[in-house]
Amino acid sequence: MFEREQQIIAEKIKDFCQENQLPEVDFQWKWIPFSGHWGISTSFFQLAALEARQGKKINVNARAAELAAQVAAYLGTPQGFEKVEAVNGYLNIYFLQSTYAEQVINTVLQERENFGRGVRRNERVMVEFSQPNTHKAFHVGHLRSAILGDVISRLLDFAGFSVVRANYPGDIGLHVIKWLWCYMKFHPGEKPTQDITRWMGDIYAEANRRLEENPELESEVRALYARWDRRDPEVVALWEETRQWSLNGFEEIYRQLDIHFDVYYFNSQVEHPGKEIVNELIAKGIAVDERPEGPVVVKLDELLGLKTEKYRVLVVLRSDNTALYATEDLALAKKKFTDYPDLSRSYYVVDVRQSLHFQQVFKTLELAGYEWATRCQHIPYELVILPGNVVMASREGTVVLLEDLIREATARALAVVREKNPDLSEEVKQKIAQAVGIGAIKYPMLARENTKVVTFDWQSALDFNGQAAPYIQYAYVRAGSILRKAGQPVPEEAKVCEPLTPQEVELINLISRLPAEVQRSASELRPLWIATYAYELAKAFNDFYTQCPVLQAEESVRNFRLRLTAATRQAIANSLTLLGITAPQAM
RNA sequence: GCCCCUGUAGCUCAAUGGAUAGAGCACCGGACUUCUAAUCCGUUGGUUGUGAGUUCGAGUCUCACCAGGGGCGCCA
Repeated sequence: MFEREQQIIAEKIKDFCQENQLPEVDFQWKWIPFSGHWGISTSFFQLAALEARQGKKINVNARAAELAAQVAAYLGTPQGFEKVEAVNGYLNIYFLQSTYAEQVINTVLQERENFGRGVRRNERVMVEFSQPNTHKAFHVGHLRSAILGDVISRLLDFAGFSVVRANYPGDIGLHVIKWLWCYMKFHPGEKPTQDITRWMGDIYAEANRRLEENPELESEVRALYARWDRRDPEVVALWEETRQWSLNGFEEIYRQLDIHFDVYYFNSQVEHPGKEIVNELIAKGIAVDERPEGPVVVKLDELLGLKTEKYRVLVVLRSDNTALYATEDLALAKKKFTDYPDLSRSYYVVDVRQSLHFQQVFKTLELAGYEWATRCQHIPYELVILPGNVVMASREGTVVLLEDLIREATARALAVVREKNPDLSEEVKQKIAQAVGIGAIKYPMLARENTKVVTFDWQSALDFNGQAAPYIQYAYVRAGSILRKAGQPVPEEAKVCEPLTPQEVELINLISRLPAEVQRSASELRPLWIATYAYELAKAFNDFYTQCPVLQAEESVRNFRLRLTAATRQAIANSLTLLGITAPQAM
């Protein structure tokens, strides 16, 4: 929020440097990193080091301290600031609280749910995430892509981009044929009634079990695959019907998670276009056709003249002419840019194990002359695994079903709500439990580096204490509670009661940082920073809550604190929205 | 063999190349007649895997090594 003020100071420092024939450096600005201090800060070590490198015999630390002191004297007390101080080579410039506290609160209360939103850019980006396989279970391992992709989309949107959210379900392949085989043979005519996704997953697990017990049945599966390849109407009809069951189940899950998509691309949809691209690659001399003895391959390192292995070889079509993931990804990338030619970026939120795969696909498309290929970007994330380094696999049954986790988390939240708020209606209690339970599931996936493994265990997944979503939601509820009990609307204006308490200063400081945190988090595609920020904001409010009475305070203080409380509540709400976590009205 | 990721408190994780490496959990001890205790306060806990280098300054950058995980021509 203070870019302009910062720039004015930076200009003055630049003047100082010119007047004193000092070399030019790019000053880095930070918040004063001490709790309860509110202002911006920079240091003079770089400048001093530059002087030293130019031949002056100086001690860098001492010179930095000297420069900081000189600049502090040069600046005096600039308008809008309370004081300027030089400490150990750092320059700390404190905001004038009376001016800026009210400005921050005003801005938040005026902009409301748009506080923190970046200026609209004329740029469209696509985020592909949550690529679930139909005819399989939806387990906790699938959750990370869905949650991460959703929040990255929210961040990019809030930062000012137009975002197209794309889903890419795996609706065909061996797993689907196995499922259809098992269904036709052992469950003909059955229809799922409830728990669709679990039922679908059970049949898939059953198929694998039966095939493992009786490997001779594999020939039946192969025969069915051949029928699918011929587009046998009976098989196609059954595939379409059963696929829809899965998709209906996924919709229910997405609804619970508050995740939505703008466009669906299906695996089956890009199978044939993929083969066409392969033909094109062969014609262009990029792909080598080794059929029928071998597959169609793109020898990337050879084409690029690389001496060391980097992109290796990408197989783009099997020797029996059937499509691979790579085949389809080539076509999918193209389809995205055909449908949305103005995409400035096409993101893929897919697990880290496919890093090489995506590098290969994007490089192949680049070599094929598609200029947009360089705008494709893989956003890798690490897996959610089980204790003991066990990867969740629906085939082996080593999974925690998402619906079980949601049910358990929601039930625990409900038990607490019933105890604390017995008077609320059952419907409201259920809603709160849902918000708290889902939030508790989402937060740990967001509050860590994308590239770090999440080890799922029930105990920590259901721990609602400490740095967790319920903590942030609770701060929101407390703020709302104060405002409700005030028995008056939030005052239109209130004079800042100086001096502010350290808790008030810290709170206002944090609120003012939301816009910058949004930009930082979005540009680095790191939900972690917003997740951490939301927690710090809630913590600052809880500190304020215990230290600074609002309703009991004398009128002028009360009015100011009511406005501060309202602004905090809004900032927390906006942060939670970015995290895809619902802010309940009571807890 | 080549490449990628990770290594920070007992555990799970933070930390724009910058000031005193911070949170949560767990443990121990406190605070509800008060705006909701899903909260707050306090105590304990560190050779940032090891060794060098770059830098005024390294948990952060570079190199080597160690440990764990992952990827590498017809799996998805």
